[in-house]
Amino acid sequence: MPSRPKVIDIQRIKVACRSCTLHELCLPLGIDGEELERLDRIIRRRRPLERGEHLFRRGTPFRALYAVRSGAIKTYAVDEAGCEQVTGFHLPGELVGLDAIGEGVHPLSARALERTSVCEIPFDQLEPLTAEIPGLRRQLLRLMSREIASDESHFGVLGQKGAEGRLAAFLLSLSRRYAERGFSALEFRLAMSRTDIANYLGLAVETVSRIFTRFQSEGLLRTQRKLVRLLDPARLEAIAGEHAPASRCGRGA
Amino acid sequence: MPSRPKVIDIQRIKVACRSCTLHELCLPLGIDGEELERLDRIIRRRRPLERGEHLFRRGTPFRALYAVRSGAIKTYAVDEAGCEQVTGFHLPGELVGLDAIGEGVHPLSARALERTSVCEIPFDQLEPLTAEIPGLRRQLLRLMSREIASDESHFGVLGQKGAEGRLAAFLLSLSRRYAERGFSALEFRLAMSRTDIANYLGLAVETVSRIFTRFQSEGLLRTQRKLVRLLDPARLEAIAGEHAPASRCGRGA
DNA sequence: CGGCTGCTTGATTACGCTCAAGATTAGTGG
DNA sequence: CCACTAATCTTGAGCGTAATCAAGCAGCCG
Repeated sequence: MPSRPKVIDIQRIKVACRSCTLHELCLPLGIDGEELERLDRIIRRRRPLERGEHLFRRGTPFRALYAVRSGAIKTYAVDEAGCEQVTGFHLPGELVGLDAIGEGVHPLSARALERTSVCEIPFDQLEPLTAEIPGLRRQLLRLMSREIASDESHFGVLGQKGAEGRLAAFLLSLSRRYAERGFSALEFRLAMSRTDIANYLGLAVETVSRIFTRFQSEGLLRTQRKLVRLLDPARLEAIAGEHAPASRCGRGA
Repeated sequence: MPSRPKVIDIQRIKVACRSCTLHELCLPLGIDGEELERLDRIIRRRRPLERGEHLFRRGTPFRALYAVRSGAIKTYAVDEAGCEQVTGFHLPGELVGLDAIGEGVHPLSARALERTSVCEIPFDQLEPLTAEIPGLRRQLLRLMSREIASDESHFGVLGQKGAEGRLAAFLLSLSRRYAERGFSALEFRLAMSRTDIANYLGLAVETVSRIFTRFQSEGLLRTQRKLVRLLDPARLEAIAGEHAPASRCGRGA
């Protein structure tokens, strides 16, 4: 396909890892010089995904990891009944597809929540490169390990918190991640729908909507449509810390 | 400590990776000959943990990964209020501690559910070894990736299933894992208490107990105390597949 | 402007939690 | 070996949180 080669070239230059603002969060952390160039050379930048477009679908063969550059990706599973389960939202600097290495097939589908550009990192080239670049090897392990740790902490949210605690924890998690990326921790735009949030948190849409309203009336935050402004993060933390139901805080054997 | 050096030596010989029955599930998969010996040399076998004993505690520095050899380990977090959240159960052949690589500190505590022996794999020796042994490098990535994928599928259980579906899914997951290890898929001993199961599944103990009773009265299984025999795995699959509450099966953006 | 999708609000229902007590089993020491 | 204590598990009754059902409302697109 000979379509707009010039534009693509410009893009390539602009997004080289060395000049990428996400450098400190992404795979290249701790790598520079000639090693960074070697990594850079295997990375492919493709045209941005439009809102709703799939990055990959469940069941397709695993070829590459993807690093989000801008925009947002949601990953989700669809069970036999056609029911969707949202498993995560991925912001710039985060990797998508790590769960597919094990079986060589994507266990989840991934689609763009808004206009989103990603870096494609072919795994058959990345993997041998980690043998030669210690910093790269360690960073890949770190990122995978953090993914596991963050999944585990989400268990706590789904297992122990009531509806208010879940939404509070979710908003604070987004806040923290936006702050890490240099955006405001207190005001941000939700890339995902309430339906997606509800699904991710294991709640009904109506419940999420009601809690937004309640939080607003209690002066914890202000929302208008997708835009959220946190007014009292400290109290949100407190609410996120409460373990609402099912908590006979005893310990087993 | 000069305690029973002979016993330890015998143990060392007996559990060498090459002769370990978990070979096919554990870290050494796909490695043999001289490479396997190199891996074997860095692995340390320590005295078995007694029931209730900690393998490590939350907040302690990360030094090593652990492979369960026999017995079972539960991992859990304790929140500010002293409330426990069980995040996983680890059977023989599974690695514990993968979530600690990222920050260099264990985010969870791990304790033995019964008499348990583990292989200790010092990470500062394992990591450089992965540079030289491609099979080892790939297997470590595979195991981490599978951990992520299995955590994601647990989201589906916590988020979409009702109480019956959660317990059914849990029992089937154990069944599958026991079968992979050469044990019976239909009859096994639960190493963990009902309290731990309930906590892991985000339910109250009473609910778990009631559902065991209900399953039994419907002829799906038989339990006596810790022992479980699955009588109708097909119907359990069906129950595990139902998405009980909060499922307006719609898809978001 | 109409049709659509996404969000909000209200009324009712139900699933699973809480509280309470009894039943079994395991662990301990006389 | 058995009595005693302490867990763990089971069962029952009542309640509360969040789901379901049902409309109405507000942006957004063609």
